[in-house]
Amino acid sequence: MASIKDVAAAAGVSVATVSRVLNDHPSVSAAARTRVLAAVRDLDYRPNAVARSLRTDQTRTLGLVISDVMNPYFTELARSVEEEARALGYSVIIGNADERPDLQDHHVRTLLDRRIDGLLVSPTDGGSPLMLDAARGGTPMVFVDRWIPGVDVPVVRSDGRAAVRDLVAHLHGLGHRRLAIIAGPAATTTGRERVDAFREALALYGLDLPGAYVGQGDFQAESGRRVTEGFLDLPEPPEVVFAADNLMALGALDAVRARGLRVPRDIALAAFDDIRWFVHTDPPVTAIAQPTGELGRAAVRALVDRVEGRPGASVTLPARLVVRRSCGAPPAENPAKNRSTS
Amino acid sequence: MASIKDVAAAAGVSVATVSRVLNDHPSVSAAARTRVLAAVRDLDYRPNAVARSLRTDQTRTLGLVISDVMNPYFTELARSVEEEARALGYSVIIGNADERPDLQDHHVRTLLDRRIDGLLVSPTDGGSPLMLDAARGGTPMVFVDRWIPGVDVPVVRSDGRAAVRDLVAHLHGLGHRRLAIIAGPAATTTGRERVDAFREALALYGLDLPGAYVGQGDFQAESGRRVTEGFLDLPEPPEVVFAADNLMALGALDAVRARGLRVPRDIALAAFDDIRWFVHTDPPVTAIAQPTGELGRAAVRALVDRVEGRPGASVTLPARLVVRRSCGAPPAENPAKNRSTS
DNA sequence: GGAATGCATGGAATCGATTACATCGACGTG
DNA sequence: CACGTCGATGTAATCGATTCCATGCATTCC
Repeated sequence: MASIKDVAAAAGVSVATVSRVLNDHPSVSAAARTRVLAAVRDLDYRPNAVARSLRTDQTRTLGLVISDVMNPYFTELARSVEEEARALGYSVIIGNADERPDLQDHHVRTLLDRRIDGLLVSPTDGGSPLMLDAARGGTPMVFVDRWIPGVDVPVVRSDGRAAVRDLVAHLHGLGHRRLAIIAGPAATTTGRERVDAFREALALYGLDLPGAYVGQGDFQAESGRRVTEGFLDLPEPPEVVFAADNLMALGALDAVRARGLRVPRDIALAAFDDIRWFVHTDPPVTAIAQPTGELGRAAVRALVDRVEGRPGASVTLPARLVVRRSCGAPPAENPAKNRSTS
Repeated sequence: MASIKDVAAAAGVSVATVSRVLNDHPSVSAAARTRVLAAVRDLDYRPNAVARSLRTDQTRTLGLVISDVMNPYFTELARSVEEEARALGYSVIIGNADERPDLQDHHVRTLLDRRIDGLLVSPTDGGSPLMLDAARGGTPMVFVDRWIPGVDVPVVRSDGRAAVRDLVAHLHGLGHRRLAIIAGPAATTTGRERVDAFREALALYGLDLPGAYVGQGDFQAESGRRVTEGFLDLPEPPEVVFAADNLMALGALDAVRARGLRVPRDIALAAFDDIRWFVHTDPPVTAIAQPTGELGRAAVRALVDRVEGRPGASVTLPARLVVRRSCGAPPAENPAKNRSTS
């Protein structure tokens, strides 16, 4: 592969001049510029990004460490992150932590070794020493979706409290009184917050959230299934199961179906995180939708701000309730809500 | 951030010795080794992968250019690719082409600039000059899922012909005679092959595939919807719609539902590519399942073989039919087939 | 006309690693 | 005892870019 030296030789100039042409530095004669450009074309020359990065100490690359790529919510997040980054002239390297702290650490370490310019993380746990060090050590960093309390890093996330209140109002209005939740891992902020929001919303209606109605999940489908089976085995099973993410809702659906029961006739179901498939499930699932694309784009903007020396602020966007049929009573008000928005 | 020089100074040795310790070269005294290791620990030193790559001319990174990350099939493929690559000591940079040749080219170019060691591609089109050049120019490369005919690059894919025959047998057995297909882009191998396989299978039963029953899609949900609407508008609509990928099946489901029709009562539906959500749709969708994880792993192995100087062979794995309820007649034989395999 | 200014250009240092080659001392052998 | 061998180590070149500094030349201004 041709290097800058070959181009210089072919154009009859020094490597310095070639470099200047490539970075369009003003001080190059038109003659030299055209000769260099011709040589570049002839040799099919492309600058070696590795060498450039070594010298300039910037890779124009962002790292994204995500909790679980197979979760459609995170897939969409990753997609929007890559799009916005590309628009700003950055590439993205994605690391899939699969909800495992050790894998998360592995990816953070590799990304740091590669000297990425900035790091976008949705932490799987309370934060490894490695990540804490990185944050303190000056690596530009932004948390997205989840965050680690007490670390001075901007957070881009959505606030589901209002939407959870709407959901509980909806459920209460349908006559449901025994409401249960499949929680996410307590080590994650979203895991804790969604339970808290749910409990607070219930309190507004004078409803209690007994310990037996809080099942510990891990944001994966299998745990949703397991917890739901536990709920169904209770002497007094809940009337509604609220899953703290879409995969656990899927597991819950499996569990209900495996018992030969029907949603919402025998038990109602709602989920945090709306995904396009929920329109097509049997029945369509009522869910709380985050503005995923917006989150991804805002996170990249905040991170790039940091990378390029600007402040880079936290962002909180509201989530909203999308009513479908999984809690009973079809949404008579506005059928358009049921359509996929693609 | 500490460099190898700092470590050398702290340990009282030369950078060469530090490098030897790090790459465990035999010729280092035990005393020097321990001093270096101590310095590494003290300084929290991590070798700069950029500098190392420049010198050694290898990045231990693979590029994966995928047609569409939002398609669960490709998401799963990407995940298995990353896993296998990690096991072999490589990182993966994913580029999402979104079925757009220009984006595909953009990613290939960036990856090449970054001097990735090898490239895994599921081409969106017949092949840009850029990719052809890269293939000829010695960049280790492997095609996965789709490929470009006439290019000397190993292909890792699955053969759906037998499964398509099984599907047509199943449909014929259920009494369906008017079968239509939503095809993928003619520029892709999978787009063409699936239509061919379908036509051939129909021929075995003396059935024809009229032009009106072949709708041109682009592997995206919206095209599935559009094509299906066209089918439903026909004076004699088909009894079955076979979508050449899962997203177009989703669009077809939308279109059918929008008319107030029911699957499979009014029209049957089948899809290429099985995804976990098909278990939960209304009704569960009969699909052809590829061994996605195996494909991803085999592709990485083939690519790494090439990168490391070994031959690297093509692999073809069989797909299989998974019968559910979207074509009529519940699968009485074996209810286990209906369960999600997680 | 001479000094000053500015532009175009090239030489060489530099980024942080790896590695060929040189050096040096210890040891074994004839 | 002299010489060859081998292991441990350091010096310096190298990868492919960017960029500081010096130089040469033309233009401008007094």
